[in-house]
Amino acid sequence: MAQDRILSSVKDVELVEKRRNQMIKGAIALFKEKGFHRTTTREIAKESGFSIGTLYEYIRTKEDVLFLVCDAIYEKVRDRLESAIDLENPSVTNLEKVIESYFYLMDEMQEEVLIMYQEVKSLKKDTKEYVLQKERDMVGMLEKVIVTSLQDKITEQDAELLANNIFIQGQMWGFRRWMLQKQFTLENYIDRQIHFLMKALPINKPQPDEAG
Amino acid sequence: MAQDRILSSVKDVELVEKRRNQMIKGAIALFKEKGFHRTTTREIAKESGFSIGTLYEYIRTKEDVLFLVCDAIYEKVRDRLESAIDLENPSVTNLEKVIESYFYLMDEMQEEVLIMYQEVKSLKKDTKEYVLQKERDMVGMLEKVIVTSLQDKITEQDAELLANNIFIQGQMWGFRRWMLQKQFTLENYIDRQIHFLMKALPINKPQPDEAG
Amino acid sequence: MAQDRILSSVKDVELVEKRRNQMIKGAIALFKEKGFHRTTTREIAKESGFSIGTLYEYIRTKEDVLFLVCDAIYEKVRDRLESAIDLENPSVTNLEKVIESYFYLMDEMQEEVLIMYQEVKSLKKDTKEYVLQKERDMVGMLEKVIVTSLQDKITEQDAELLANNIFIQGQMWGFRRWMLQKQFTLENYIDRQIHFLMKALPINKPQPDEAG
Amino acid sequence: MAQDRILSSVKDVELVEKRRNQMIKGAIALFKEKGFHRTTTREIAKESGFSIGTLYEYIRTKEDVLFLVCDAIYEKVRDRLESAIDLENPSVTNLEKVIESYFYLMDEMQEEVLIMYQEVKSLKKDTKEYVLQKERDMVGMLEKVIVTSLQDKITEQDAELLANNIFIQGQMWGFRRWMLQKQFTLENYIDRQIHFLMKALPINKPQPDEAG
DNA sequence: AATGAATGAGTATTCATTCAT
DNA sequence: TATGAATGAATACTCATTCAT
Repeated sequence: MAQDRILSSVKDVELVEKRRNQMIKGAIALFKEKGFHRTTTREIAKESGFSIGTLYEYIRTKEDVLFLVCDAIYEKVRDRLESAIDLENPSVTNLEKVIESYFYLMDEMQEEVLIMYQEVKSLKKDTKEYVLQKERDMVGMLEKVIVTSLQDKITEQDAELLANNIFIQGQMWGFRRWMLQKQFTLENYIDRQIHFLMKALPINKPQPDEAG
Repeated sequence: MAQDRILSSVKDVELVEKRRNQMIKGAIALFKEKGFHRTTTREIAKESGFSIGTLYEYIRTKEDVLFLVCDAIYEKVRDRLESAIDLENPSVTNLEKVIESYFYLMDEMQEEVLIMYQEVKSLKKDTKEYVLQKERDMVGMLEKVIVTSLQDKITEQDAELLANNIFIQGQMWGFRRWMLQKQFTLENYIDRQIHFLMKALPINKPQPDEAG
Repeated sequence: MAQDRILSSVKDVELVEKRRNQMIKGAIALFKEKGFHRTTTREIAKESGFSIGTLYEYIRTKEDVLFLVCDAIYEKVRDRLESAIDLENPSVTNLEKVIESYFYLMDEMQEEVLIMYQEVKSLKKDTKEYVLQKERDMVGMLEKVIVTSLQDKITEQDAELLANNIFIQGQMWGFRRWMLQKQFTLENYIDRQIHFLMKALPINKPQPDEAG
Repeated sequence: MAQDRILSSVKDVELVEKRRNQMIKGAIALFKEKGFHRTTTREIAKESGFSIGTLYEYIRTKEDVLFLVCDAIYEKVRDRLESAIDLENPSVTNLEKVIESYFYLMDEMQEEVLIMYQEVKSLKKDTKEYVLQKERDMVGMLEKVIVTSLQDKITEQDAELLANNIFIQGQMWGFRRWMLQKQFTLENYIDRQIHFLMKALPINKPQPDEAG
């Protein structure tokens, strides 16, 4: 469990989880607004509904809060990916569904993704490594879907590259919204990205939607 | 001129430019290491080779330094793109060259790009808008190359999407280096990204490098 | 309550009052010596017996300290005036007693009065207006004593003028001490000022002390 | 000459005087607006029409500027008093004229007087002593007019007290303007102050204006 | 477990003054 | 004489963290 990396002086594990969830919720709201550095621990405590003293019963440093937030965001992404992936029946159709599902999630989580992009570097080395590993895991999930869907007609390396492309194209919808969301609706954006991806893939089926 | 947005109490324009270049250089070195927030103005002054008082003769706030840094980075990117683009003879080959050239630059400027990704949000609204406009301009340059190279066989919207994809794929090489640079050499990365891009484009020429 | 104008992050009101009294005492000692501008917040904190961080738990800006000091001074003056005024039995004798009492206080508070004279202008408009109103109130008290003592044989305007004269003659004892206190003892000063004032007033009783 | 107390590296005495007059004019304008402490030497230089370097050719410290300003103010007051006093024919009428003349000047110089009241304490000990001596001199002038006008029917001490009273009543018109200038016109104020003063003096002539 | 008062290291910014040109 | 770039000590205010209750 990720949260075990953060020490708490409170013993009651259920309480710890409850309080930390309050904290994550409060912190995300604040980080969205002002970023990690400009948010104070007092504000986090207040937004979470308890005192600054209580906050420090459940974490040890401000950075711990950031870690909890990042971790929570990744959990959410992983859950979504997991529920979209059909391991039993891999197919290009399922791949498309997974991508679509991921893009929809990225739309919902635009702000959170922005936080991660901008603040992960504030984590200390080993915590950061933990978080990056999570990202690797998730790219790995996508990669696996690609490989299995295409029945191994693609190298691992290419699959990894495409998985990374998909991954950041999803995030890009959020962090480049000032550029994209004036020209595209979400559906439109998803449609075109999948369109181009499919053209890039070694698939034999006809592509009737050439024109867009 | 971008630098005119920042007020200086020193009147000698050449001196201002010289000192600010020292500042930009010093600041980038520090921001790479510790990020904008964790770098102090005193450190910037010292690294730039002058006193804290002198620093403030050339800028007004710490944020001004960040703006100068961002602006300098964009200028460099713009210059590179401009010199790679052959406006007279647009062709798919030139498009490939532009992309390759851009990717090489992104490799050289990995750290700077990282700074921009993480710190632009620290700029005040006004200045941020200015910086984002620069990014729009550059995506616009790429977009134009795409459209002219393909002799208008692509919609503007699609061209914009692809330009954005290329743009962030270049940046991704830097900000996801922990993931990509273990599996890819730079040449390798460029080759495969261009490969997939070309497959996605509406080009009639044969694609003999299908296998990679 | 005047102190409510100053925000504190500490909630315990008794503690706030206690700490602020420490602060006022410390600040007056320092302001006497070096004036408001030359006194640093750190010095105030130290003189008050707590850390700079604690100081800022009880105020928000350095100017708040000045306001607290001014307010405390006025409160003291008001209390003295109030206890000297005999509202039930107004008389010229009571008027003399009030003036004498006020002059004695001004002697005790020479330094504080000096502070006020020199620093009130450093207050922000809003706060300054509040402080000036207090001064108006006090002059109003004196004015009322004059009017009632003289059984309305004086215009309101004249009463106001005389009240102002008395007011600053009291303060003058302190802020012109370098000129007055070589020639006058306090008793002497009070005696002569009251003497001249009485001659100016429309009183029918004989004035046997013409010569001084 | 007072200005000789301030060292200048410029030898040309006329130039020194010219520049210092520029300085005094500029400084007064600024001190009126923001007080001595909040005015920077750079602002003084600019307002005076020369560079910061030049400013320091004519003075040695910022405090020197304050001294020059104070001195200039006193000179003006002295000139006015001198021209109003009729040493040959002292009379109560001349005394009244002198007072009136002084009050009018105080009205003109409200801001300057305020500066002096609030900033003299910022002067270093010996400069301050010099300035205070000037004030003593001027009170002495008033005192002398009183004594001679009344043909010695008043003690020196009483005369000094009354001179001081007159002196600060003049200043009061300016520094308590927020209180007085709503209720009094200048003429009205002068009239009533002189009225009360005359009642206090040992004069045998009838006082027909008893009612005001 | 919860609270919140206390702490003090840390930081951006200002400004009087100097001095080479 | 005039200039203005350079300096760095000084200072108001913040905020993560602790710890007694």
